[in-house]
Amino acid sequence: MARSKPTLGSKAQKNARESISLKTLAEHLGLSKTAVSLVINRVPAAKSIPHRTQELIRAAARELNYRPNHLARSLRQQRSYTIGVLVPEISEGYAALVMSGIEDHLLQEGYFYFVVSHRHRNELIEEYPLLLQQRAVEGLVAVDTALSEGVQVPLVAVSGHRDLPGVTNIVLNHARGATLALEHLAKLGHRQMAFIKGQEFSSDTAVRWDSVRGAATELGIEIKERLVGQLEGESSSPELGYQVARKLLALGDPFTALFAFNDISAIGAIQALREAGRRIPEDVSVVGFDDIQSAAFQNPGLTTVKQPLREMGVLAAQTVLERINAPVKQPYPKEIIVEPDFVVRGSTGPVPRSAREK
Amino acid sequence: MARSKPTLGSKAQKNARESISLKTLAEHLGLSKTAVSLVINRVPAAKSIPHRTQELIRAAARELNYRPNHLARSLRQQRSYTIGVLVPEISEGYAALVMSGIEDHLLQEGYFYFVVSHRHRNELIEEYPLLLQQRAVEGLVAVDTALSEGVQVPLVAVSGHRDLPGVTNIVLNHARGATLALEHLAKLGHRQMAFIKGQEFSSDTAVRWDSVRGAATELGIEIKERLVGQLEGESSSPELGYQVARKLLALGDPFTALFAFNDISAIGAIQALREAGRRIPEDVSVVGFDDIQSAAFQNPGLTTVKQPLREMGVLAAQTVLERINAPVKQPYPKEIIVEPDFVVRGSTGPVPRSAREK
DNA sequence: GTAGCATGCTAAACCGATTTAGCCCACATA
DNA sequence: TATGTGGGCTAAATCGGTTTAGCATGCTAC
Repeated sequence: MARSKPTLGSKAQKNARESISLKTLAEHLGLSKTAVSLVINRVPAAKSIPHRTQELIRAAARELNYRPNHLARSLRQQRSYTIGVLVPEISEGYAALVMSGIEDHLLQEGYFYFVVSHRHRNELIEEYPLLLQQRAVEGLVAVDTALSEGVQVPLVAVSGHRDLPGVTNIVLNHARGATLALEHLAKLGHRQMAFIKGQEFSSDTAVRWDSVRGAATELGIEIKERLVGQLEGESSSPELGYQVARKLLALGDPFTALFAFNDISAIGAIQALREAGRRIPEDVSVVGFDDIQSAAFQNPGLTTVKQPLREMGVLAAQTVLERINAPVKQPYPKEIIVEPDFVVRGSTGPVPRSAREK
Repeated sequence: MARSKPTLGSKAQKNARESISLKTLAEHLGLSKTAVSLVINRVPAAKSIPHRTQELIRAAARELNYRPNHLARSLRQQRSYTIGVLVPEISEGYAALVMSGIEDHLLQEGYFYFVVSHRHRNELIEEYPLLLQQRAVEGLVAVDTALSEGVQVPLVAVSGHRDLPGVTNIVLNHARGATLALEHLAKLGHRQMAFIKGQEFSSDTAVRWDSVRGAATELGIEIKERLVGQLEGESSSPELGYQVARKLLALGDPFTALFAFNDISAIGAIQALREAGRRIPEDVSVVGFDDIQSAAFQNPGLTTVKQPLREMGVLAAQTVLERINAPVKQPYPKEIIVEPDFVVRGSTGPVPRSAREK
């Protein structure tokens, strides 16, 4: 009565690792593709299929190692469970941290994602979103990348600042970040501060600089034009910060603190300062921005405005999925603001005695 | 006679950004899907279609912004132009550098890729390759990840050491790396050396340690068991190296040099050494491994064995594509060896006078 | 005058799933 | 006895492309 478990032919067993199609599986079972598909996907319509049959189907699927072809399924369902992620560069601390947050949430929710890095080349920034949409991504996440045009799918921009239709921007509260940094330096007695602005192309540059000026005014700190440098060049190496710091030093105007656009440039600037004989933090206090991994590895540790980069990645992933899965075209958030933290490490200290009397 | 360029209805124009199907395009042109497809893909069979028609087709495709659905194409052609990349973690220096090399080459060749990170969790290491194959990847690249089973598609393992069917391993010449490091230290006069081995799960741990022992023997350097520590724990933070260095210091056995498993742990170890009052490099010389970005950002810069990580990524991508596109089942390389470099920075120096007489 | 061939296409199958519509049978009900 | 009604399925359409096979037509060669 109880038929023994059907043993598969040696061929089937040997090829168990190979992919088998729904059709083959259905034929093997003597059932229709429909029936098998219904059961495998546990759709409500399968309720009219008796338990016994369902079990047979599932057992055979397991045994033959059936795995539905995702392409075919996506094509039919018009759902790919795939997201596109656009970053300037992978190997850099900032994007890597955001990505790890994105990945965490997406994979957990059963989505996969394509990554493309454009290295700030405009034609790629234009082309990749199109290529990704051709590949049927259901949404896009752009990290530190100013997309020029609206796209057909939900788009979440981490550190995006443009108000475009269809875009949700995830932005740091830069005003708060600037205030935290300047307050910290002011409390330590610093008045003569130098600054490094970001590259023109970085989407945070303008906002952050406005925030710094706002905070400076608020705190009664004067910003001298001659003590303001700007990063130049595509790369994301400390070399850029090094160059800017050298220029600032060459001008000869005194300063006891330096607030850099990001950690990478702060690290480069420290190198330049040291070469010029300035000790950190005894002669010059340095504050970075981002809190990338190597900020903590520095010696002394880098005091910095911490962006919750991983969390911003998670938030971006959550938001894009919410928008994708919203029942109808609902209103979506245009902007989500996250709060910075301030991490005090060894690169900042009290203003040196020599500069104190001023 | 020369009909003016057909103006598209305002609706078509307005929706130009929306995706349009081959069928729609063909109907718009009054031609068959076949004809349009042949021309768009510039297949040889299109030679029987006159130039005039071809131009009409291409013009319409451009105008209506036709972009073939990649899913449909992949399904029919049984080619997805997609690779799966398996890494332990994205935000870590090692994997990020390799990935940037992989990406560079893949995108250049018109392939996209999925990234998944498994964080050393075994069930994910098992499951992800299957999920990726369900998504029809044509090949896999595994970075610092020991895959247990053969897969159905070409697999290239960066820093893989197991000899599995279907796998190409890309490995560093570890013997050379170890020799470079130990020779450097020996020339500086160091004899009492401490070592930090990698975690058990890291695929490089065993090979590298064997190489270190081999090189030590060759150079007549004695390795004391009590001066050998091992990283423990999943994370990739310097904290792990810090802990190991503390243990080594606690044992009290003197050493003037430390060779760490990687840069991250070297950075942590330096922190511990400094806290114990040892200056780098005056009291202890430290050598890392990998040459991740932050190695150069350290102060002093970290002397290290440089793995050509980016190049290894490019090589992995090249190899996997070559294997995919090989005309028939050809023999494929089982192993590709790359050479390390040695980068001398400030973390190493001559053995201290006090230890020299020994 | 017609076989043969090139030209310029098209119809239909196919990739591998999901999904809609509906068939057949047994049983209950009027 | 005719009429639902639910159970247990299946056939066929569909997603959007590519690819195979082949159909007219007109011209050339014999």
